[in-house]
Amino acid sequence: MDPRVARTRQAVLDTATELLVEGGPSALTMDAVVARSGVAKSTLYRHWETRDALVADVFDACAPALDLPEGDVPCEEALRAMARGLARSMADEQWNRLAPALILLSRQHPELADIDSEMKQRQHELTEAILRRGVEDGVVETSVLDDVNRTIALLAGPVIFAGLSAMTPVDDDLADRCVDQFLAGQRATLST
Amino acid sequence: MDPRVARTRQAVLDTATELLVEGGPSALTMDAVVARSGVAKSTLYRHWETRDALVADVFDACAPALDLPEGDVPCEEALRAMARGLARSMADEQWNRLAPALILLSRQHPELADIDSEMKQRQHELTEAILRRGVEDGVVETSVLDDVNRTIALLAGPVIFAGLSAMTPVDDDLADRCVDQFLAGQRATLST
DNA sequence: TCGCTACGAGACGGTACAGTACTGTTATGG
DNA sequence: CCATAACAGTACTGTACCGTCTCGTAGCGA
Repeated sequence: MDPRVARTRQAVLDTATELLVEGGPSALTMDAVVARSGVAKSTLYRHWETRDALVADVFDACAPALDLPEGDVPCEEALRAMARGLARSMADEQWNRLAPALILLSRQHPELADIDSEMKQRQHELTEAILRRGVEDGVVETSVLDDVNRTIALLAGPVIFAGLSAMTPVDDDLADRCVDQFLAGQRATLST
Repeated sequence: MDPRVARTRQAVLDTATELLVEGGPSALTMDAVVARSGVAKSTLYRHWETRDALVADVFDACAPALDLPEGDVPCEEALRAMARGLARSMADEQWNRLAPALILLSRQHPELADIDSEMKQRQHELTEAILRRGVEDGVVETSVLDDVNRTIALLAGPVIFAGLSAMTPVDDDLADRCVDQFLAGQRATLST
């Protein structure tokens, strides 16, 4: 691959991300990217056909990975790792600014809606896999698998909310409390 | 008050809200309001000095009330009422669309940041009052009052997250499960 | 009824932005 | 070394929008 292309693409993506983080979607204009990055407008349109395509690429490049060290770790440990991973994502300054924009723009923009739903899909699969082990071990009740998305809300909602609202810091402590609280709720209904 | 003024203000606010809900902040333009509402542009600028002032007024008019039937109801009942109220707010189609926009625009726009922080302040006071009763009754541990905002996240986070992500319906059932789970977590730490 | 004020209509300037077109330059890979 | 492709620079068109302005009309309250 031509190193000039790689350089240009990276410079544009970096600048575009900066603009998006600093001033929101309306601040990410082609002219602003040209002015700040030093890349010429003609070059910009050589790599991205429209502004929307660039915006989508920025989100795509910044979206957190949502991976988990896959081993046969027990359910509780896996949940804790997942919650901490989410907390780290939400604590990241870039993604913290980009997430609300993605939520908002997903309603109008199909390309961004795709990115959004892929992340949700990935989160769904991950959580389902962990919960399945939890059901086998009798740590969580079977019904958590009936509506995994609702379980995700009950489990990880506080972390995401904290990140979006900025009312309280998003750290490992909060993540741990989320998991503790979720499991306590599970134990309460399992014992009845 | 001149009924013409009331009529005009209401017509504009209704139209502006529609535009904001349908197409996001960028769709709420003065020209669009003029075209759809039938109100003349000169009249529009008689009531709102700038577009930003109108946007702020729309959010102000649509922001949910966050009130609670104040009586000496027990903590659990009050928490349940609050959670259900939040769920109803997030289930409202208008506010459901406006909330992400408010989160995003609050970062840049001081006027919207004010609206946002006032809502958070109100939520803080309400929750603190309820929790204080819970501490007295021994239903929740004392430390929940140390960082009320974190407690809000742990308590109401799932409801807000569900509303913002649209992954799962926001209903009374979810609200109840939030409260149950929160109290179960409290009981678990209280018993140790 | 009458004066005041809100209103409708729309032209207008200024600006910001998306996207195109063209020219000359520079770096890359063969 | 050289052909090629990527690049910088920039002028340009068209459009959308904000905000101002003027003028004539219509509804309100006293």
